[in-house]
Amino acid sequence: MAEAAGVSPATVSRVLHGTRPVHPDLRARTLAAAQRLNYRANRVAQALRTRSTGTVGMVVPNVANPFFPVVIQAVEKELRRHGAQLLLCDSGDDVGEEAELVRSLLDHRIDGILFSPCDQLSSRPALRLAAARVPLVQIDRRAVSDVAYVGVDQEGAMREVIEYLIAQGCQRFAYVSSTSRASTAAERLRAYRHTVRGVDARSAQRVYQGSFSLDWGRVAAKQIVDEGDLPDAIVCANDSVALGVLDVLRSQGLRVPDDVLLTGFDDTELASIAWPPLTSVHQPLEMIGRKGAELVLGADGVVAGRSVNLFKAELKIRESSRRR
Amino acid sequence: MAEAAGVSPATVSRVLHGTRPVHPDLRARTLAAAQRLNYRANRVAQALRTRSTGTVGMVVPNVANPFFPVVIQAVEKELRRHGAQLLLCDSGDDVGEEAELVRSLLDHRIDGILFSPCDQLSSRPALRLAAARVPLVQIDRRAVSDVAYVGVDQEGAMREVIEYLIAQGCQRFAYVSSTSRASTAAERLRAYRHTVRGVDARSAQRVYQGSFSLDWGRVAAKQIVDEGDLPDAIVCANDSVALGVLDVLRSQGLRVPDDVLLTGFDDTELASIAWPPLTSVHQPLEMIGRKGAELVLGADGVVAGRSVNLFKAELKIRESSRRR
DNA sequence: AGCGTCCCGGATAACGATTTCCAAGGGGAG
DNA sequence: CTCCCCTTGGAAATCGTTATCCGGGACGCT
Repeated sequence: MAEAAGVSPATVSRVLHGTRPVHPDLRARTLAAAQRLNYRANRVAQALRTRSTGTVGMVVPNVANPFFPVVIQAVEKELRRHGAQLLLCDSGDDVGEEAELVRSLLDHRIDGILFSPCDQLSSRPALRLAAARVPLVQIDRRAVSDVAYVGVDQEGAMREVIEYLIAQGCQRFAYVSSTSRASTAAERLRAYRHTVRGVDARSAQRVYQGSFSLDWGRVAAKQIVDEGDLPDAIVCANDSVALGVLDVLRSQGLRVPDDVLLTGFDDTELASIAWPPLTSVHQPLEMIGRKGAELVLGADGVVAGRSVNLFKAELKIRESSRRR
Repeated sequence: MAEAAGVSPATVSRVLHGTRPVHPDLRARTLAAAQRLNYRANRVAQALRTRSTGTVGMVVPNVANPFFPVVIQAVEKELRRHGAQLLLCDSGDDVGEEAELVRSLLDHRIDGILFSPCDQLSSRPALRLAAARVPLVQIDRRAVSDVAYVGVDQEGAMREVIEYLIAQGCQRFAYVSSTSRASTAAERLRAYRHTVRGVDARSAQRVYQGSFSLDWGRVAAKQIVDEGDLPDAIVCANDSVALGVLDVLRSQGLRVPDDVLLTGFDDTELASIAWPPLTSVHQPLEMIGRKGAELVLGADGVVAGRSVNLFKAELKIRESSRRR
């Protein structure tokens, strides 16, 4: 490129980045040559020299969980606005894989990491390792409190769900969740227990833990029905689980909301499509993604150090929880 | 690292890659030093020297379309098995953005591209540009025929849907789709027209094109109902659209499948959750993703040049299309 | 013993950019 | 008119690897 323009490589760099003034003639010559050759700088070489790759890594527990694609989309969009690319990794909810992924991302010299740790305890070492080397933002889930975080106030949201159900006249509850060790699951459960305890001590213990899947919802629902002691409301930690529950209730001749109220969480497309439509908790996914990207790029002005960004979730009340 | 081990950088490289035999003593020394320093090679420098970044780009039209996350997940998994990372880009169904993304990926010197072109015509220039520089595999959607492709036989699948409906006794059809210029949409429409023509010429013209969304399904359904000429079956190019249609039919007092049969496409989680469960076309998403990744890495043994991998879709028959 | 052949280390040159440093030239001030 | 500073171009170092090349020693063969 330099020789094609008949100037030194230094000049090329200066023209293309405007780092320093360059004589109009030389400037024109290099621009012409760049145009003619369709020249585009090699970002690998750039990265080696400038120690910045223009790449951000993102580690999520499960891309197929409908929660994440929307966040990923927002992240990618925001990154691109700043000229950065997204290296996406799926940890498959496995702490070992997750740690391996983080190391690999560091090897690639990403400029930052968006991390959704799958385990609020065991994910810590990997998180610390990464945070010591690059800007890191926890997104949706978290494992440590002194590193930046973006997500919604899970406890507040779950409390709102229960308080709403209580206002609907419910007194006895059951909670269907997963054994996931993600911070979000833990926080929702804690809020459930704490809020429900006020009206019925036994309900606080009535917790069914399996996985975040339709099938587990079905299994748990069967268990609840078999116990012959139907609560006033079944609270689910996730939409998929809620729809599994709904499926079994229906096939057992039980009607929602007539016989029992039902709520989900995450407000995926499933919730509004279901019949009856499912009451759920809507999180501002685009905002979470965008803010996460901003923070990790330091475009936020704030030192990403220990910034905590809690967004408010919105309770979407639908048929499945309307007493009639 | 080299000085820490007291050997030359060349030796370090040889030990770590096993490129050439190295004296046990030196070998042990470097390995010890590597361990001690927690040394990991800088992949940026490696990439500059070897002209291979260990990164593959992927361009999809819309990450939030539930079809893609599963494919992405499979791709990422397979790439990782080969030690590669995934650079994910969302074109937002915009040809201009798409072209920009491709250029950016090339700048980053990715080792290959998985491309799902959003427009079967206008995406060509970008596709050509990329294919001339790196191994490229078209995935799900395609724009040119002389570059590798992985996906399912859309025409065969849609033909199967129609033939099944005809076998159920349907004679008059309506087709709800989008104006998308993706190859998949075009192929499904072509198969619909072609197959339906055999039983009813008018049905071949009864096509409603909007977007791949719930809302468009609702609008189209209203239109169909208002025309006062309900077909025997409404065929949809997509599950979301079908569920939008279902929603309006239900609220207009029309019952599925009693008054009209209904089918979707893609067999997303929505299809099995809906009420009544929606007949849909299931595509082997994991296989598509895996095969795409294999091909682009050349791990397949085949020259990725013009390999075409068509998988067979599976018709999932559910309540929404069962005549009774 | 002499000579050719391996074998294996290290020195050295890339890879393709940015950045630092130096020098030449021009202009302003004393 | 001289001196100095400021501007601007290019030469060269650098980023951290891998690949090429060269040389010294060991070994085998005649």
